[in-house]
Amino acid sequence: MPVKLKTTNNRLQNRQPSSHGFFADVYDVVRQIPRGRVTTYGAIAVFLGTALSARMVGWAMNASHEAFTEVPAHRVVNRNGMLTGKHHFKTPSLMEELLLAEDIVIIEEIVQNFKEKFWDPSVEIGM
DNA sequence: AGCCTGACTTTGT
DNA sequence: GACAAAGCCAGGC
Repeated sequence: MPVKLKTTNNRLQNRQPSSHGFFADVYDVVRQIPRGRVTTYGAIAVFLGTALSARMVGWAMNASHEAFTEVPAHRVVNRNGMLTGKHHFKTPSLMEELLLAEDIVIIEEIVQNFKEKFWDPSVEIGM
């Protein structure tokens, strides 16, 4: 694991808190995931400074369809590279199809070459 | 205000 | 190494 942020209740100071708090913060990060890469709920949580609440990231994804700008939620998987959120898409196969269109191969609901495809916001975006 | 629920993760058995 | 348990905390009711 890369940079471990100092965990406090506070979010990073140098980030612009979006107008609508936690959800929007999550969306901002997710939108920056490059095509063909994936990241994890936990990594996003760490980046936002709420390292202990990865579940909230998933919760935010659940509401991401209401975001004004499109959120590539299919690029977010769990720490094992598993497509745990696939059942929350329109169809169970949609998430896999979207990823496959970006040259990310899924076998048995697991992202292949996950380590190479992994995109860590704490590293790529920095702080 | 209080209880329940997670698209998670870590830790202990 | 598989399985269970428990933190986490914003929303919904």
